Amino acid sequence: MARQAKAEKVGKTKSVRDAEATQAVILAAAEEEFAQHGFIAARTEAIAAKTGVAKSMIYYYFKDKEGLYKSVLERSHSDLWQTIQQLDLDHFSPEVALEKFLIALLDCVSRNPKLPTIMFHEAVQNQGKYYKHSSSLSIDTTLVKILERGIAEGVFRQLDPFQSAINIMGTCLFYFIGTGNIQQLPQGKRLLSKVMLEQHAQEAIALILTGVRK
Amino acid sequence: MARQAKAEKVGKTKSVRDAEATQAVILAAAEEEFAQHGFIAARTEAIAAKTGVAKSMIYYYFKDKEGLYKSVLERSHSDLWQTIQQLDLDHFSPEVALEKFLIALLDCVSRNPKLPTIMFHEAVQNQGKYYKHSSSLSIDTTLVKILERGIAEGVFRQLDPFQSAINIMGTCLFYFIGTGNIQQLPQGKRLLSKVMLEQHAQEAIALILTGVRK
DNA sequence: GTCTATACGAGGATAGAC
DNA sequence: GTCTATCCTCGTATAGAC
Repeated sequence: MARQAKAEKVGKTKSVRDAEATQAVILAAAEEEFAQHGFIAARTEAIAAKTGVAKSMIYYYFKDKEGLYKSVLERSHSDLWQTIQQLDLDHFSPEVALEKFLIALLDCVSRNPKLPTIMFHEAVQNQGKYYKHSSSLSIDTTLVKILERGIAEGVFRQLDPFQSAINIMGTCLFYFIGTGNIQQLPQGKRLLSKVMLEQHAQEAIALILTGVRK
Repeated sequence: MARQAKAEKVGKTKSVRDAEATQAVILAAAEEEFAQHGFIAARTEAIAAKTGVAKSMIYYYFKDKEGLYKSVLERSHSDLWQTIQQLDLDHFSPEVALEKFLIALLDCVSRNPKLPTIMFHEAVQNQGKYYKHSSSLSIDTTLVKILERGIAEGVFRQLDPFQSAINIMGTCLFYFIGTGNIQQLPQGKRLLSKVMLEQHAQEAIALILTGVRK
């Protein structure tokens, strides 16, 4: 099944041997597994089972479990990281910069809801040893600067920039962590459906912007 | 070392055999291990090593790894759960109720900073299968009711109670998750030191109360 | 590049002495 | 109640055929 999709995606109907496609399939499955279980508790067997390819392919392409994990971390973070950098937030007023930052952050994690739990596991289990770039920290710094400017200019309350940066991140990201536990709401709404994700973004932004203003 | 402390705590200097003390020591060590690694990735050997007692004691008192895990979940949640229930929040105005709720929540998790990560591992890894009471869900319900009252009475904004309840929890709890990754701030401040915890509580409460008000 | 079969080590759990 | 020694399953990783 996965093999079929793999071949079709690249326009090949005959040859099942396709290095790039196989790697992509493994990475996708690994992302899911690592997001739920973290590095140690993740099982390479489970990852292989999801892909449909043999377990040994993981070792062929990524050397070992750790290599695969690092690849997943790299790939997951790069999108968020680059997006935030490209925003050029210094050129906007603190209020606008904050809103732009939040929109970008929430858009990224809405497109890849696994990212927060991956970050979470890496932070708690491994204390960041596998991911030096430690994007959560760098991103936090970006946020701290925005808050500091806003306070200096008098548009934000007298809040602690460092503490508030963490709390703001929590407001945005916690939603995606609870997902596993709540999944089924009374009305059969899924927490990760498009409407709910958009609603979450709206609510989080409103809560934060209202919360920091004077 | 741990054995010494155990004996002294109960006032016995001779007999090292003390069922209650041994159980308590194991529970404490298990709480730490499960908080960092979750159920699957936690190692019983590591727990035993921290306590100083033999690994087989875990199985003697708690049957197996799962039994120990459930005991830890039970014990960790009960404090928070009971505290929230005792608040009798219906008797207060929405604003006061919300503040009381937040103070109690933040006090509980500040006293036991491991609780949030234990909850999150259980939610993400095991999707709540080991903890039916699912306190995070019940507590969320309490919060939803407060928000609904506040909106109806016109003291809170027109926010979505369900979404906002999750986001508010995130504002309070995310701090404790990042702990593992950040631990050392520039000035050598520890995230879990008393002053920092109090500051976090203040900042979180301020952000939320300001954020929900009209 | 991909598969099957297997070696090997780590960690959960038990037996039995004290 | 506590310890040491041991069993055995499970999961990582490799070997080798196709």
